[in-house]
Amino acid sequence: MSTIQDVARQAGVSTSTVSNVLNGRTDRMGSETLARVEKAILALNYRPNRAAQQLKTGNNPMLGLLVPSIANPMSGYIAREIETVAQEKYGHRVMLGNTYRSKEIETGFFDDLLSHGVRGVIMISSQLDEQHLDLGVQRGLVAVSYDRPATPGASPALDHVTVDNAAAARMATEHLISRGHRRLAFATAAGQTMSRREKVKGFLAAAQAAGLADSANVIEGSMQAGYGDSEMADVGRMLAARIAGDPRRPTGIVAVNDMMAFGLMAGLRDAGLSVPADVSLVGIDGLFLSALMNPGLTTVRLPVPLMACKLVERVIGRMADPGIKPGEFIFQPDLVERDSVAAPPQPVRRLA
Amino acid sequence: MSTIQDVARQAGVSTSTVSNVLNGRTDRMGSETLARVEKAILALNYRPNRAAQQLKTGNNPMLGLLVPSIANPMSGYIAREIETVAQEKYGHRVMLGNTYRSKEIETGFFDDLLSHGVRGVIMISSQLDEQHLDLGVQRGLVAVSYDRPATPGASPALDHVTVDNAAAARMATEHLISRGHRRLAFATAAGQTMSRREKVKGFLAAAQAAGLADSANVIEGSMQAGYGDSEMADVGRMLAARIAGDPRRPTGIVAVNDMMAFGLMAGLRDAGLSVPADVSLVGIDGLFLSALMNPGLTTVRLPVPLMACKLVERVIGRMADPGIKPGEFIFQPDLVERDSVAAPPQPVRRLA
DNA sequence: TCGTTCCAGTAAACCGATTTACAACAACTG
DNA sequence: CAGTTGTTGTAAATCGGTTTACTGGAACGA
Repeated sequence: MSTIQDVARQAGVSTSTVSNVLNGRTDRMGSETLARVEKAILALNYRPNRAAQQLKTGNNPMLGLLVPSIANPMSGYIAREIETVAQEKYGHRVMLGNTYRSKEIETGFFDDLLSHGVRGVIMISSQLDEQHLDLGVQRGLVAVSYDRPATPGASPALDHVTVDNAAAARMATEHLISRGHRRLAFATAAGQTMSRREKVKGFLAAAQAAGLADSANVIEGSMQAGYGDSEMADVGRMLAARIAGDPRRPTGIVAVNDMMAFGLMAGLRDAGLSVPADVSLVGIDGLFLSALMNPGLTTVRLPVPLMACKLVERVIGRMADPGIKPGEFIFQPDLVERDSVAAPPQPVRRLA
Repeated sequence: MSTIQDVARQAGVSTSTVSNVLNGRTDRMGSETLARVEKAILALNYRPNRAAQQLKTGNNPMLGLLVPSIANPMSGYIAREIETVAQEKYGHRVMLGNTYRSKEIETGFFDDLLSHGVRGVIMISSQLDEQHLDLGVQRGLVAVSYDRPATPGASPALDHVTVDNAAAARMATEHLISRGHRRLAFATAAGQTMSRREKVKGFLAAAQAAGLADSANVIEGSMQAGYGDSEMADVGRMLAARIAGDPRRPTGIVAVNDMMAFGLMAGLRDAGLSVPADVSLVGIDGLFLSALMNPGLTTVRLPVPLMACKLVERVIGRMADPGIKPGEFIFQPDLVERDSVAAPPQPVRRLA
């Protein structure tokens, strides 16, 4: 690999001049000198050594990206969008880490980011507890968090980019209600995250608004120890068994996310129940996979590409200008209707 | 962030001594000095600056990871395993890039790896054509490729880690044959990759061995321009429509991978055909999602965790010892039976 | 006693960039 | 003509580590 010295020698100038060319200070030299330097750069196929640059300037065109598990289809989707805009729009590379929701792993990742001179990090669905993040922020990291609204009153040390989770759950619930469902459930997994909490609120609010508060339940499955990708789906499957056994079971279920819905569908099927004939189901996420399920899953779609853009824009923007204060950015989802919702099996009233 | 100088000052020694401690050359000092340095390191929470280290030593505990699209569930699965072993077992971080199967993007990624001082790269399902990789290798990259066997006779400049694709297809095909299927098809997408080519061979070989060469067809769908995650599934869906319209359609189909199988299932369903009653289906990959499909997909499972270990072991091993020659590592898959395979609708002969 | 080894540790060069302070020279200005 | 200004460029310090070559002194041997 050729160095700035090689270029300088080849062009017959000093390294300072080459550096000036590299950094756009072309006004400080004659046009003929500039041309010579540019020619030399091309001839040697020169690329600045990032380590040297970073050592001197203190930063690195790279972003950290922390996900619970990149094997999760939703993480993969977001990660793809993030990597693509970071690279294409801002010329930043991304360093990826699976956290398995472990605080230790997150902290270790922060350490490594810092020691690599990376100052921006995007965190997907992190813990409810943000304290260890503050540590990173104090040491100079610029952090942006996805899928958790800011804790009211707490440290506004990070940006929060999130979908309007309450609205998402509300839309799903209202959709079921509009199709005639009266016995509703919201299926979720134990382990409160901010986003789950918001979704529960939205579900309950929609049920209440329709006068269905008494027949709307939140059903919570417990996570196994250990982290599997099908974890969420497994919980759904287990929950489905429980639901199927209940004589007064709900006719319409909102799943906390699409993976949960997939598990629910499989479990309901195992129990001999049909979706949507016996129970209707709505997911939240809008994974491309939901279109491939049998039946196709009706789901509330999150504007992932938009959110990814915002995430990247915020980290990079705030790295460039520390004056910018962290903020909260909430996006609106929309409903994608497919075939997992129908009228309930015993309509409350049948007129015609 | 504290520097080695700070540590040296705090411990009352020179930076050389601190560096010696850092690099395990503890025999060059008194045990009491060692203790002082270690105490200082802890006290200051010191972490070496990777940029400085790398500038001097020329390498970086980081790996490049190139995938066609991280949103693809198979890529995500492999990527998760790779990141985890790279980090836990070897202390290496990973820099992720989506290639969208573009040669330009791959080349750009190589440039950036080099300028970041990263010398090892793992490539998932790259192009048939390896020429541009050689360029990277010539410039000092240690590359390991997944899912493409070495081109016979071509430059053995990279390692190849792959499943025995022919065997995988053969197992799937034999499974269908053992269930009584006589009219077989292999569903794939246009755009030859090495792995697809091998799978076709395996399919054909199994059919031939069973005397079914005449009724075994390879059905190929064309990819759209542009890269979508559901691309492969879309092709499957389209192919399913074509298959459903054929009066002499196959009763047993082997899909080139699970995503294709998912698309096929959806498409067959759209056409009013039932899996497995009307047509049986076997996938290849063993995605956790295949268990969630309706019906559960019978599929040939790839030993992803094992292969990920090998990929990482090879890159890091070869970076440490350039004497090691690139090799080829082939893993064996196994069949996971679920519910997408049954006896064909009109059995050729029925005795009982 | 002098010379040789060994031990414990250090000074300083170096990796490849960036950036500040300054120099050489031409062109104006009054 | 001396002084100022502007243009074009450079020398050298610096970022934070690693590593080579070396040193001061104790211990040892003859």
